[in-house]
Amino acid sequence: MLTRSAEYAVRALSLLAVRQGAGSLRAAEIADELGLPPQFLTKILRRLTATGLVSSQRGRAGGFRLDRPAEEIALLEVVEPFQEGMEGVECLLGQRNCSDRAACPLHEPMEKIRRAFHDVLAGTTLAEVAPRAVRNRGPSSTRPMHALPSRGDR
Amino acid sequence: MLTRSAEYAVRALSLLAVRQGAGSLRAAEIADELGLPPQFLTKILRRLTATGLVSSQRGRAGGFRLDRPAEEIALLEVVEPFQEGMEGVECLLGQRNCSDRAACPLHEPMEKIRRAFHDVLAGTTLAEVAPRAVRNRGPSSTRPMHALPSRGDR
DNA sequence: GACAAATCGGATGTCGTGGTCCTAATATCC
DNA sequence: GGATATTAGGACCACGACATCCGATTTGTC
Repeated sequence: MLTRSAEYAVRALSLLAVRQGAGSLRAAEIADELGLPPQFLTKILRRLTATGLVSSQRGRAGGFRLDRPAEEIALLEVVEPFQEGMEGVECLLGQRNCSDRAACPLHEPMEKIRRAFHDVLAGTTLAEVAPRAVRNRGPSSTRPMHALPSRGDR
Repeated sequence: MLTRSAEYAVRALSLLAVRQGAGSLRAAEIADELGLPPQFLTKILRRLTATGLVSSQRGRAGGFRLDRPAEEIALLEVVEPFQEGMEGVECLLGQRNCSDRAACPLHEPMEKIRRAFHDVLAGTTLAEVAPRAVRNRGPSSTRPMHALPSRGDR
């Protein structure tokens, strides 16, 4: 339902939100903590700096931090840059003139679903999600076994 | 939301449903009528014969026809072979232990959306959709410009 | 100034979906 | 039986998502 990049973005920014007090976080740090591919995550973070959600600092003590408080960041903003084409879903039946006077039987329920999806993302802030998105590395700080590579996850 | 193959499948079987009285339809005929790429549509129809939704006949007077009345075919069946991985959407936040005692704030609304999507497809039959899915070639029979090849070279 | 650590950013590789092309198998019509 | 029309099915190409690699650039520390 979401692209993987979008999911990574939500999780990374959640970590930024939780650790906000500690200044900025390095990409490698975030990737390690969440078990994500570091190089790929770096690219995602760069795209998020381009959209203005986070700002970055280069060099020795560099890293990423949220540009706004997490309470003011909707998940939709986080997800949007990686979810191109989600909004432009045409009618299931391929109509051009579907939404006008004669909507297909699927049109209304599908539209409702799309709108529900949109509203959930628009109505949930990063602050609401962040605590849960971060504290799932197991009860203690010992590394659990759910981050093993085994990349073949269909 | 649906793969393109799934959408083509729905439209093609809708045409089969509407024209059911006329025996079987050739793939090229369906593709021409709906403005779909004929070779690709043929592949889709073959997959649908493999799942048992339609049966095919080879040779001179060959073609495809529905194996069951359209009233008994749920859209979910049509869409399923092309929608692999739709059901297995994990938690947005990457949890493994999310659905147990501690669901993330996104979990419930996302689950609801997924279920709504599923229920719409499972609760709508081909017969309900078919008439609309077919009669959308525009007011006249003039070919719109959405089928230009331009794929061209080499 | 030299070094190290970090982001920036392009090149490349892999995989699944969408799509085309060509040959084989099969059925009908003459 | 042969020409023809159709499905069957593999090989191939294009493109975007996912991911890695490597060099360039910036910045702090010695």
